[in-house]
Amino acid sequence: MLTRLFSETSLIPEVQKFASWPDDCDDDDDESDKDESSEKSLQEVHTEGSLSESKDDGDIIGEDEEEEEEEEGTEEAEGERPKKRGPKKRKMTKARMERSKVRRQKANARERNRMHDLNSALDNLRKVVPCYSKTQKLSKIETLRLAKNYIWALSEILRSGKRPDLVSYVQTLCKGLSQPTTNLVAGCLQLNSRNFLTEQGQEAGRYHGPNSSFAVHPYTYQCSRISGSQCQSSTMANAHPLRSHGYCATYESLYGNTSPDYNSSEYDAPLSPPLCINGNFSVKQDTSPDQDKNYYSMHYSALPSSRPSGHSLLFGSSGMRSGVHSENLLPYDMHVHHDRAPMYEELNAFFHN
DNA sequence: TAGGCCATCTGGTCCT
DNA sequence: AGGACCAGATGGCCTA
Repeated sequence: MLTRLFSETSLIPEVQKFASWPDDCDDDDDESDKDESSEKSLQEVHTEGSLSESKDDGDIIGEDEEEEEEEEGTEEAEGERPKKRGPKKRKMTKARMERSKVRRQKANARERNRMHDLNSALDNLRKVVPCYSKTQKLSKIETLRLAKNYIWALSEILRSGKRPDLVSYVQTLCKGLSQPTTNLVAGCLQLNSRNFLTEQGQEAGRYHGPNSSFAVHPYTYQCSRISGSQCQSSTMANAHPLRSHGYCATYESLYGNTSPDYNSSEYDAPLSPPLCINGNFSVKQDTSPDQDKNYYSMHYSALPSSRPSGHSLLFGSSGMRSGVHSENLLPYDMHVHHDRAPMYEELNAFFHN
């Protein structure tokens, strides 16, 4: 199917080209069955007496002789039915059915185009949300959920001016997502999903000691290689009493949200969209002197959920490690978009000033 | 095979 | 009147 093939290709120009395709461009390959189905539906509508009062019937003005003859022919067949009030029904003549069919086909083409535009927009959204992958596309609903979480997370970062810890960040992103998507996001962030999923579900209420992998201090981001097990932090400087309540409590301690239900109206409340920088976020770090220019950017990589998390969470003063092209470090087909690189620098420059 | 996801068709409603 | 938008229905494809 063309649409499916199209969605596999993630190039924006192609998307835009597709979005502006004329109505009949993609009709050729499947027009036959569509016509068949639509014609069938139309005939069903127009032959069943109870449904014959359709909009299509009422807006045809012109009549030709052929139709007049056909009307007379069909009048007898409907004579047994009880008369109804209102304007006299227009009989479905051959010409009217033809016009109705054409109108319906035009409407179908418009609807297809509309849905293609919608899907194009969704594809664009997939690209700016974390964990963009050409091969492992997020579903529509998951894309929207992830985008919502992403906006939320970035909003909170901007609002608080603090860096969240990695685990909380991932937790935020994964709120309400399905298990496969959660695994994917965790994989993208090189974080073992068990680190927070178990906290969320099975281990709520358990206190997590200083060596718990659950607590990832922001400073551990300085390491160039990170994984769920490797990045266990011995620092609990950011430990919060609410941590003892597990996953949700951690999120609350960071974001001050007391409602674990992120489908609630509170979570769905409108937020001012923050800066969107394509799966990367940079936050000013206002701690030690030698970190005065340290902002971190996260370069996500799309890993199949089954693939063990490995490496390549990169942090640097400019968002890019000097001398290292992030594209080379990104496994599979996950790449930082070139056209957004200036945006990172721009954003970092903004924080530097 | 059931369930999820998707594209498409379709009729209704609202708006211009 | 025609187009945009919407939601329900339907069937295909894919995966666990």
